[in-house]
Amino acid sequence: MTTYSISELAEQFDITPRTIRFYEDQGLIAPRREGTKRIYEERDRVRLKLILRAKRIGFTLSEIRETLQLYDSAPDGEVAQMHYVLGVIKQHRETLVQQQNDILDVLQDMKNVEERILDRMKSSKERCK
Amino acid sequence: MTTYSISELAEQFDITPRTIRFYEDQGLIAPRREGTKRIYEERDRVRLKLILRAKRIGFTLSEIRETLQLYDSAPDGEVAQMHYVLGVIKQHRETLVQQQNDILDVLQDMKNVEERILDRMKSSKERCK
DNA sequence: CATGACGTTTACGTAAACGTCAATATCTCT
DNA sequence: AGAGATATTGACGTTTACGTAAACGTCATG
Repeated sequence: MTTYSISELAEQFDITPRTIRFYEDQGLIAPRREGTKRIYEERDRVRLKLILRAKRIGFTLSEIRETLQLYDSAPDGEVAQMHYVLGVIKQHRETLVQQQNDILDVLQDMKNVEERILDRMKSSKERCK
Repeated sequence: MTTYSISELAEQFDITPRTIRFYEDQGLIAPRREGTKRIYEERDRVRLKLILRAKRIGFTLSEIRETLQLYDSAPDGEVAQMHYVLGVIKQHRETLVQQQNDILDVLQDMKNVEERILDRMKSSKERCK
């Protein structure tokens, strides 16, 4: 049963302790305390990983908080609540699919620029023969 | 040869004129002027589309500006410059691929939550028979 | 000609996501 | 016990991406 200090965890994910404390302030993560010090367990590590992943794809911290709360409360909600959660998930999925398409478009743009550059470099080589 | 006013363009992309002017301030786009008024042509529209696409996948405005400058200067640069551009493109591609993976992971997480919810709803139905 | 509708610039305001101290506590090693 | 490393909270600073308001120009329309 491994645990981590705040700076260990920070180093693992290449962020600062300040950032982790800030996430706690925002209600994203709630580590155990030993006296005044924060002790992080494996599930906290997983949670932080989720947070950072969501951040990388552009979720705001409050969106992340809401999502985590949804996921946390999912198994014990009422039926109406479950329907709501399913709706939110569907929304999220749509924006993610949109992002995937955006990424594909940008990748294609980059490919085109690359080709133009490679062509130019080739013709520049020709001239130097 | 169609042109657009700033508010037409804004409406098309569901943003405010203020946003477009701000992008101009930041050197992302430079429409023609007719007197004091901004006139946008098709290529400006395409450029704005690129900008918004990049924004959706989390690029900052200054990153977008630099990228656009790279792409603009690509065809007429020197060989060393072209190599540099290729390097930057490669970097960008890596982060995009990373984002794609993040998205896939999140989609998988959502799928799991969904399944758990659906199971719960089914068993809740059973009990009501 | 005045009254909107639309455009302009300038300037200040703001929310989000931390960075950067400062002051204080705790542990640990010698 | 003193020094150093690491922890804490609290307060203020900073950057990004616009929003918002003021003060003004321009053009068509009743």
